Amino acid sequence: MPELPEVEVVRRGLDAHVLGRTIADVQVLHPRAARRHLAGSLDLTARLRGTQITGTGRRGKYLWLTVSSGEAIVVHLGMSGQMLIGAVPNPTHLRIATTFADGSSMNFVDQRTFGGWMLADLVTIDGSEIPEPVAHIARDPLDPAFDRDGVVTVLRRKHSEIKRQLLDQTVVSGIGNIYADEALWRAKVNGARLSSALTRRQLAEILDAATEVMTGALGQGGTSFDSLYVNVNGESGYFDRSLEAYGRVDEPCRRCGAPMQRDKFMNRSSFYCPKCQPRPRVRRTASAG
DNA sequence: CCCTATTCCTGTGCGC
DNA sequence: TGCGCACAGGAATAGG
Repeated sequence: MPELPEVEVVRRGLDAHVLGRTIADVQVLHPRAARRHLAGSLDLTARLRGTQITGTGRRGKYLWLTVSSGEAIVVHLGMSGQMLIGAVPNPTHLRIATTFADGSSMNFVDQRTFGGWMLADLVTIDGSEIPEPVAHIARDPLDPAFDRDGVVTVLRRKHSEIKRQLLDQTVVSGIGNIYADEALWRAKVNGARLSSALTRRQLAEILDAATEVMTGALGQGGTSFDSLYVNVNGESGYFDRSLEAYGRVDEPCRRCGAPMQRDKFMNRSSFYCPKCQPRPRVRRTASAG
């Protein structure tokens, strides 16, 4: 659920609150929170104790804290992860607890346990230093080196539905179900259309719309569709008031007034205007031709 | 290689 | 009142 804007809000909060602090103790309270750290929870915590937080970074929905050992704590929030500074009001879903030498704390809370931490080396890819487990993730639209036209070229070759491609983090990162629907609504394209059947101009419009809507959401402190995604102080953003498509089934399209529709797609919901974003006319079948 | 379906997880809300 | 189930969905992985 947290997508690029929400993750960036969290990264900024961490940058403001934990830089320079030294980890006195860290405990993994649920094994799933460290499952991507293949050497195990005890290896993760042992290597972190005594290190100092030296910086923060983000690509797409991954964020990381660089530490004085030269490695990075890579954090993915998954569906419901929170990075909270200070005391945790309800420790039911507290998964990783960190105490700094000055007595302050940083806690990873995650109800659905899709998120987690790992400790990894940094590598240089295409001129950018990023953690090795994030190396396969494409640049996101807020990256200064994001190559929009290059992504358009990739999308022109994809014989797959455009929404599926927008959600593929190796094509363009940071976009999840909410902002994919918002970008497609703004560009007036149905997500079930084939990426390869769209023009370069249409694909560029979709990417530009995604960039605009995520920039707007970041300015509002992120979207909070429910109370699960919050900043480092446990507060929600306000962008949900600006959503034009996501969650608006049966409500009037804000452009043409037609009732918005919901389709099941990829095990999730897609919200769109049937008039502004008509479905592709012909349903393709595997045996056609 | 390219593409798609499955899997992991838990709290909430709704119908019966 | 309580039970069962659909739903929320990011991303790795298995499979076609």
